[in-house]
Amino acid sequence: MAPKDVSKTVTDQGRVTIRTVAADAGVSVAAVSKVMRNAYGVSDSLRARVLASIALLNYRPRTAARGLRGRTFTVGMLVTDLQNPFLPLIIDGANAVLDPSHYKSLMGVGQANLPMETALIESMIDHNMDGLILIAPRLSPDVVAAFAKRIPIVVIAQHTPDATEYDTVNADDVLGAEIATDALIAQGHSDIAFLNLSGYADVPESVQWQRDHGYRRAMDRAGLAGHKRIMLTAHATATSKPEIDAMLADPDRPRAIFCWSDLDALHVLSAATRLGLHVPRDIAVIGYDNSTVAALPQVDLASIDQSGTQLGQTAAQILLDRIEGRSEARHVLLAPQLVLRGSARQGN
Amino acid sequence: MAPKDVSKTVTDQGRVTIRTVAADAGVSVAAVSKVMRNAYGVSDSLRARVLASIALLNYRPRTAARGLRGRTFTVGMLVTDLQNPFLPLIIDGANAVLDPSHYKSLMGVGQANLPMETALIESMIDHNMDGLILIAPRLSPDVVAAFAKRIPIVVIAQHTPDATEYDTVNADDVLGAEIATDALIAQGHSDIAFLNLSGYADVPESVQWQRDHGYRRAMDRAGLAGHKRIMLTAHATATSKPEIDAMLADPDRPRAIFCWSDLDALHVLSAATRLGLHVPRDIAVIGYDNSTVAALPQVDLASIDQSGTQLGQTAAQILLDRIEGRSEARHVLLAPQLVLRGSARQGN
DNA sequence: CGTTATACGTAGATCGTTCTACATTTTGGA
DNA sequence: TCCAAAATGTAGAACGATCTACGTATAACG
Repeated sequence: MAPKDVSKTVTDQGRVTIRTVAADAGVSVAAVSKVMRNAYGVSDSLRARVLASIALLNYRPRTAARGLRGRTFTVGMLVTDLQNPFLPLIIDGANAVLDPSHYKSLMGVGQANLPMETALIESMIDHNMDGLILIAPRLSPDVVAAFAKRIPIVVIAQHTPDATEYDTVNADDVLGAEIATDALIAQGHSDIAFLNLSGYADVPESVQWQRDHGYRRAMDRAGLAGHKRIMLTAHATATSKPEIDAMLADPDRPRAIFCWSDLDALHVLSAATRLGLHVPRDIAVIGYDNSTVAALPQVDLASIDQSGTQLGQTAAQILLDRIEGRSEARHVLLAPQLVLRGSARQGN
Repeated sequence: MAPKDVSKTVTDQGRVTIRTVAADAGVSVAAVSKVMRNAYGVSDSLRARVLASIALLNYRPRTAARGLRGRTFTVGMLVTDLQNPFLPLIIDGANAVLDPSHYKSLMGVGQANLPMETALIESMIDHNMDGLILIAPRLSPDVVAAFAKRIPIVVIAQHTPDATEYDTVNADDVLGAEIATDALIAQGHSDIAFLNLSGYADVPESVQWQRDHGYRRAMDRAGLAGHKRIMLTAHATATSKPEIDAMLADPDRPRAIFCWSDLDALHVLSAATRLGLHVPRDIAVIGYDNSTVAALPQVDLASIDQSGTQLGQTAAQILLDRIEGRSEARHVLLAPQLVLRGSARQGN
């Protein structure tokens, strides 16, 4: 009523709050809040007046305060490791969906470290985020389920098709491994090894288990059950991997290798070069993720493409749905595809 | 006083708040808050009692509520682009410092997009974060300075040694370019081109300008002023770069190229392979960032190493200092180093 | 023993929103 | 013309912490 009494509504920092706007527009604080949330009970004239003040004062609601009662319009993404060039694709995909809706995303890096993952998720909950996308978490499904009771969660790269508390989005890793192995078989190989990532290969929900399963299935089906050979390697780092050199130096080495990731495959290619082995004549190689390096002519690495972008997009979409109220779980499986290149093409 | 009246202190969600703890410990809310912040005026017995309740109830303060008055113990990192393998190093470095102190970091991806960068910074401010690390922002220095009045900021990869409102941490890009150019000169080259990133080359605070300057300086000093040749290329993507092919196909092509990034250098190497040019005999190449691909035997790319990890660590340390109260600006410059490899070593 | 610091705790305002409950107008039939 | 229903707007209580003031107990000192 009292026309524009802005005194006492400006904080010491001079920051514009909902009070400043209300005073400027000559309406109540509640009215401004309603306009912001476009809630019921706002006339066109009121809305116009409030929006004008908002624009004039350049008002933005404080997320922190907002979160205390309502939503923050922020989703958290937990990512294990940024060194892996595959993960950024997922992130960009998710952001592409989140951005047009008025959601923002903030990411935490878990460093493939369990306590840190837990701490980050808790931190995100404490920040009052509206939902979480967990990318390749180390966390066990029951821990995730426990968190999911407190905040909507979508998990990428964890195969728990029966989870009821949260959603999952995955590339079909069994299929991916089968495609890769089949491709090597089709090139005439029988001594095909699988270089898997160490750890968690015994839990069926892990990607490692799924790929292992796919590899075995393809080998068995081709009557190569006796030729199965599985090696484990640690998380890819910049340093070289002596176990790979050792494997290739062995005269009884495999003639084809299906690798956990392109990074690992690069290590194999390097070792081969060092040992004077020709790829693919002496040893054929297929990687995973179809990262950009794989496409370089010098590298020319065959690989399995699991569309990271699409994984991210789907996850974000599903998360938004869940935030909007869906409660029954959804589990999406996307089909990966082979990108055949010189490293696995016989006759190169 | 009244022993443990927990009724009415448990919220509907059953969430443990500071009130629950206070009731359980039989003390005031203020007392619990003091213990949390380890503020002055807490006896050992009180602290013990409160800590016991905190542990028992598994209490964690809500960051959102906390931020309304005090700190959130969260710093935001704005990163342009995750596809660039150099940036994760910075991030990991920063986290390595942030983690031992009880700060958490949350990142936003700006997509090399100015409005998005602005929106993210505002979002981080609205989240009441305690400080910001901006990694290679597109934002102009005066916009950054304006933001810095509202929140402590450290910028990486923007050369503004005279900025008073915020701190900067940089690798010495002039020096880096000089080292690279000198190395090519030392290998006997005179026709040395510089493949720079397009955009912002005219503003001295940009990394592009600094490297350009270093290149020119080295060429001039060696009496090769007349041989300077500068090409611009767009931001590195997965797709090929026809302008690079065109440059190499030209019979008047340069005999050595100093590239903006390893990614660009890889494109040069690819183009050379396609055109049947031998590296380094027909064309020598030096990249920038010393990414892990550069070290692969198949690639063997000489590069300038700017320790990303150290950049991140320093930035985080400086930010924490500033959050603790320092107000005079600091500007750190780290020295990059040459990693010579086959792509630039004559006689290979 | 009295006085004055100092240590310890607490009440209650505050941060900036959301959101329920309610008061007041306006609308639309009958 | 009247009255119920719908539309519009407001007051004020949350939300969950921090933090200033202040009261009381304890210690120190002469």
